[in-house]
Amino acid sequence: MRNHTYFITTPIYYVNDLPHIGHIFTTTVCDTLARYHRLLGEDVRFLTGTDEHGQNIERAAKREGITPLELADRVVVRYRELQEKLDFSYDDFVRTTEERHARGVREMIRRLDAAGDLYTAVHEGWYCSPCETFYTEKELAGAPGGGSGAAGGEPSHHSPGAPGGPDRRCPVHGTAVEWQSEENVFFRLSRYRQPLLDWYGSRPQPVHPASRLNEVRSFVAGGLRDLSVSRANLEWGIPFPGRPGQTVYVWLDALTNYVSALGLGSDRPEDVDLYRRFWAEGDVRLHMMGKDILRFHAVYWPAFLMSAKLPLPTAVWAHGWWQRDGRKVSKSAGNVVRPDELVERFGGDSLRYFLLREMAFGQDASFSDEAVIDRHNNDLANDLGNTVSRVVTLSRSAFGGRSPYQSCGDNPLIEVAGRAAADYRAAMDDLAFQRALESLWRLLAETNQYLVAHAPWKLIKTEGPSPRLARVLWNGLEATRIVAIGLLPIMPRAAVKVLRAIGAAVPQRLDAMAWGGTPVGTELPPPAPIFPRIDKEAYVAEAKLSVSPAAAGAPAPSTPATAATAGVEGPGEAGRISIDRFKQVRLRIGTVRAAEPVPKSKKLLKLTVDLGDETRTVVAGIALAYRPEDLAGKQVVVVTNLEPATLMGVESQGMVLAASGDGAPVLLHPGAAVPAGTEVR
RNA sequence: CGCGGGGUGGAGCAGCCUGGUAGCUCGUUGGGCUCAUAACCCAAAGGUCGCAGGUUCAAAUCCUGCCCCCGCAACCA
Repeated sequence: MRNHTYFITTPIYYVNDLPHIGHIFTTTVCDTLARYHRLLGEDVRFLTGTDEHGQNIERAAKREGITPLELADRVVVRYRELQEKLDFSYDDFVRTTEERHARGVREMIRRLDAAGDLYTAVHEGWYCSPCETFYTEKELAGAPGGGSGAAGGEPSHHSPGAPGGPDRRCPVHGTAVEWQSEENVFFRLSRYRQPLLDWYGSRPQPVHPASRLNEVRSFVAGGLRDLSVSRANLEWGIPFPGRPGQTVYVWLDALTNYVSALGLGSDRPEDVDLYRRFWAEGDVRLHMMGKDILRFHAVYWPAFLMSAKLPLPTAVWAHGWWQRDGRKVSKSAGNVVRPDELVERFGGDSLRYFLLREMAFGQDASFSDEAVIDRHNNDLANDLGNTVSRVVTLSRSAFGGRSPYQSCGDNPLIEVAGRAAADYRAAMDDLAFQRALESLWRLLAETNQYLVAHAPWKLIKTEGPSPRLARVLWNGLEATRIVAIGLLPIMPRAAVKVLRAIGAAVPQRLDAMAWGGTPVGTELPPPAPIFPRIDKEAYVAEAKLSVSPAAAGAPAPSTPATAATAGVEGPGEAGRISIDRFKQVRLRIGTVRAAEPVPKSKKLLKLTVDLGDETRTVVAGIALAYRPEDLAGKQVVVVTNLEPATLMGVESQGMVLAASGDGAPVLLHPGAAVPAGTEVR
């Protein structure tokens, strides 16, 4: 009889981005589940990896003068480091640049093709060369002239041709876009509308949490457009089999990792077995991800699998994001974020605990170093660490450095512990980590109450190492042992330390949570603090001195959606420019005649500036720092020979100068009133 | 009509799907204990569950409308 199998994956992370709190969170969740299911005796396989293809990588590598693979190698090292720092226990790490992955992708494509779901068509759309991206009418709608074109969503062969009308401009660059067409391979996603809807309605529910299921369902119900799965102008990727000149485009490439890493398309017996065990005949196939990429996992991926006639995942889980309070920034002590620093100083266990304890799984939550430290001090140092410390110290002093010589099978803690263990398991099975930890902590609290009620420190004095004292202390040790076992999936390192401290074995199975496992009469090492308290004030004060930039961010995008930081043409030697070059910039003093917010924008103000001989409309990103009514009549410095650009639909014919560091921008004004139009030199 | 999350005692949150004494952590106040990592235990104060309607014997929970906050996306030319 074979074991129940459990296959769990993180998304593959895009190597355009260094690991941050979002990646750490997703992986921590998966790691905890993997460890938990191993403790249940299941046959677990935990997969993570990196997505390394695409133009962004190609370009970023070029900028740094290295090959794309070298760039990827560099970032992969950073992900690999986390394995050690946070005790990630994945069984496999797949990279899309590996041959085994390309082989899986080719097999996938062969299957899609065999199903008749691939066809070649002309992919048309508005193309921005700097972006190397196609835009739809809808996306260009904000720009002047952007209007009511026919196309929307995925640019496609359905479009009749270049719509007429005025110039369209790129929403990113503000430059004119060109109507271009390119031949691409398309996947007949539209065919799978009904099968997908049927799947969403199946039991057990495949998409979690339920609120997300509804979201996905309505997206699909609204109709699906065929999906472009190749690019002609993409070099860094997997060549599309049978379609010379085409390269496999992102999602078909990336999503396939879940099966390519299991050996899809390979003949080697061990690969065949692996694939069969965990996918073809697997019991659980669970994809974990941030809610930003749910659509790809709950729509495209199952559609690909249906077409390929392969089994679908049994569950797709989208978790929430870690937010930061945007207003307080590093000024107030409120939100210094340095998870790497925390891990460095206090170990990965505290962070793992925090991530799972603080977030109601599925919802968003907010992250700050201070919150982590509070959890560490209150929950880990005070409740857990201190309880271990007090029972161990009492035992040692009462029984000559050993655990009590007698166990106890009849006391009120047994029922409490039994309930805690049951609640814990129910919560873990629901992926409700917060509740699981709460139930363990309830047991801890009851243990402390029990100790106070029986005051073993008094018994030591009044009756010495009596049987009663032995039972009381043994109960304290036993309760902490049960808590520690529950913590094995969450804080693997600390849980083992606790078990060692109380002289208990590290179990292989969760069944060990049953009452009665603490050995009697074993030697207990002198207790050392497992979680030393952190001086929060000192930490925060120090953190303010050295705020590391970009230490943590918001969600964990694992898609190439966001472009790499744009490379700027480097200036000459040592960053200097000639006076002639500087003189090319024409600066003049202008008087603000009128100012108004740009509709729908957050940061932009539209200024009407009088330059003496002419009046210009200038858009400035200062709305967060200045009120329109305060600007009228003010004199500002304007760059007058800048190329016009369109921002949020308003054409800006220049730029006002402002000092802008990390904080709010500060406008530059002449020291005394001068005629409008005066040159600045 | 861009996408999404949220408004519950001072702070941060759970509960809402599957209506029925409003719960947790921190903080505050008072007391206890002294084994333990200035820890632990007990008690108290503190809530119109954003607003207004509706359904119901009963609404934080279901329905409708409204107000406010936040995140993402698009913009700091």
